[in-house]
Amino acid sequence: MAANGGIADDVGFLLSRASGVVARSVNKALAPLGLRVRSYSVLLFACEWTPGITQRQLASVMGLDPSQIVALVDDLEQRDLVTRMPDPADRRNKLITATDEGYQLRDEALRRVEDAHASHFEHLSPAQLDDLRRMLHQIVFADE
Amino acid sequence: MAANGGIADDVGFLLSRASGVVARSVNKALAPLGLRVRSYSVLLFACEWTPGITQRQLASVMGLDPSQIVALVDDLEQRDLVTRMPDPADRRNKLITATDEGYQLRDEALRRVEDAHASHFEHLSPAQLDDLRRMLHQIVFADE
DNA sequence: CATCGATTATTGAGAATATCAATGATTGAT
DNA sequence: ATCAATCATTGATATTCTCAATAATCGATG
Repeated sequence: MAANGGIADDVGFLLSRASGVVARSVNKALAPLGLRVRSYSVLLFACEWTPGITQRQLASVMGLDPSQIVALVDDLEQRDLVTRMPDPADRRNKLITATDEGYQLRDEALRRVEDAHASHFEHLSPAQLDDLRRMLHQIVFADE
Repeated sequence: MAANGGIADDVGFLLSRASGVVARSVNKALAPLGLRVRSYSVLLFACEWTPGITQRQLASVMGLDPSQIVALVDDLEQRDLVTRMPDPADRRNKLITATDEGYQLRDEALRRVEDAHASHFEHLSPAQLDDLRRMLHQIVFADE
């Protein structure tokens, strides 16, 4: 349990390790809904942004290549969970918006993800989780 | 900057996001050495464990499927950075051990990774990084 | 208005990673 | 001597990453 300064205590290594553990768990929790952690994230952004979020914004906030967003939105759109409409103000942009079914599926997905998270974060206090969030935020947006 | 409780402040999402940012940066830093973050980790474990680490142990500590370890060790072995020898005490196990060249490459890799990490972690104090390490450790080994 | 550079979504290709099932070699216990 | 378990390995399939190229659209400039 004691840190020994080796690779096993490297923050980068632990980040990758923790991320993998949680993502695997979340993927399992979402599998019955036909979602994975990525499509789940897209769905949630679509739910939260009104009147919609562009694919470019999705790529930026999720740290992915824009081409990956295409496939994720394709899937959600085919299942009528989101719509993809050209932005009237700038028709290069496609506005991704959640449908009613999208919002419904999100509710169920949120519950499942919350359960999955609980098993991993139960040993951390709310204050610790706040600190963790803040630090991760710093790492992601270190250059802003 | 303020947390709004949306997916962008989800700890799981931020973990994946931060892990991605750091891994991408480390991969770039290691590319000139012909290493990626995974092979780098294997090399370091091989350097740190004496008289060697088994592939099962590698799979367990790195959170990967054993079959992935095979490919990683294959690569390092072909470049004479590690050796793969049956454990005399139990010949099912293969002991992975770093060669002199392996140790040399590790030294250079450590420098590069340290530089890469610095740009991401510079806003965090040593105490904060300790806290972060501890919390990530809790998440990874929540069930032990 | 016509043109040009920049931006967006999209497609496609190739590498890397994840996940799972099956196999042969080896072990320890029966 | 046999049997179940463990290890490394191979192979198959799906997912993800990374990059380059393209068509549509925009804003600005002449």
